[in-house]
Amino acid sequence: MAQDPPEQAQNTVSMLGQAYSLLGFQIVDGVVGAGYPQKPSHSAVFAQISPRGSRLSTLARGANMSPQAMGELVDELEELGYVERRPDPSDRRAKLIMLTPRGHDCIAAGIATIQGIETRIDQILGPEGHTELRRLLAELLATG
Amino acid sequence: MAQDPPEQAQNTVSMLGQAYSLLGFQIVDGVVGAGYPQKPSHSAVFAQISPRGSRLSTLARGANMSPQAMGELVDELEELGYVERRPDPSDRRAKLIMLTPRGHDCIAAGIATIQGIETRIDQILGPEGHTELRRLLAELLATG
DNA sequence: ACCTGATAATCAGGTATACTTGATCAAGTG
DNA sequence: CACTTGATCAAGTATACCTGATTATCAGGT
Repeated sequence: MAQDPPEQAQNTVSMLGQAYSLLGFQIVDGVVGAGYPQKPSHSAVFAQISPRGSRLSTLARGANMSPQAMGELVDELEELGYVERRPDPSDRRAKLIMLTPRGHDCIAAGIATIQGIETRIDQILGPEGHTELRRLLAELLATG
Repeated sequence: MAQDPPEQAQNTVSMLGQAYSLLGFQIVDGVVGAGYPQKPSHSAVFAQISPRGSRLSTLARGANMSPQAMGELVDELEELGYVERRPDPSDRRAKLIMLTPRGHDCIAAGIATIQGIETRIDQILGPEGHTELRRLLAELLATG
């Protein structure tokens, strides 16, 4: 039901999906290409980890998944050298997931990649077009 | 790397992704809710099946997947009563995958659902806003 | 007409991703 | 002291694919 021939060459939802998969891939590709291997699911950690460390259970709730699943993501990121588990001084049951220097570099690479893509969108649509696109998407997200 | 706090509340790619998942879900939900159970992957068949029947291998190439994988999708759709396999009169090795009446109804439900969503976008953004959104997305897809 | 090699479909089993639930155990809380 | 919480071990589920092997049929050359 994604893109049927009839009535409209492309429906809006399908265009949104294509645009997202086109650009979304470029983010992961860019970061991996910069020397920071990772999986898309890892963004659930990067997106919300606190600079001062986050508990596994907090990350899990924030990503709306089970602590076990989040634990697996953290295992992988630890293996990749992006985070480390440190004991939480305020609760001996808990551990704080903290970014390593390399983890910070990885996030920096992510931000740089995203900025590159934003710049590219600016070039394609013009700054006004890009602003307008963002305005329309924000309106859609706020209301929908 | 989806939505980091810094620099910009939301990057454009992440907004595209959110908008797509918000609306994309509504398509499948709408069709399933109308009494036509299906999986998202089934759209690979619906999107390209010919009214006069399509060969499995043709569908597989069109969806850029192995014939075996496409065969499984067709198995499921056959089980659901949306398609049937008929011998291809022009080649006794081949079979033509054809929509049943119920399959046509399912596609009609999909089109109706999509139109409903398009109408909703019209209401949220205004017809001009919606047109502008589509124009910007088309430009992005053509160039990116 | 006959053999050869390609093509169509399918059977069987495997892989990757992204989760889930259940159970266990240490440590905190009323 | 009962109950809850934080993390983790272990195993399972769902989705969406894949490769390999087999069989029937077709199309081309001899």
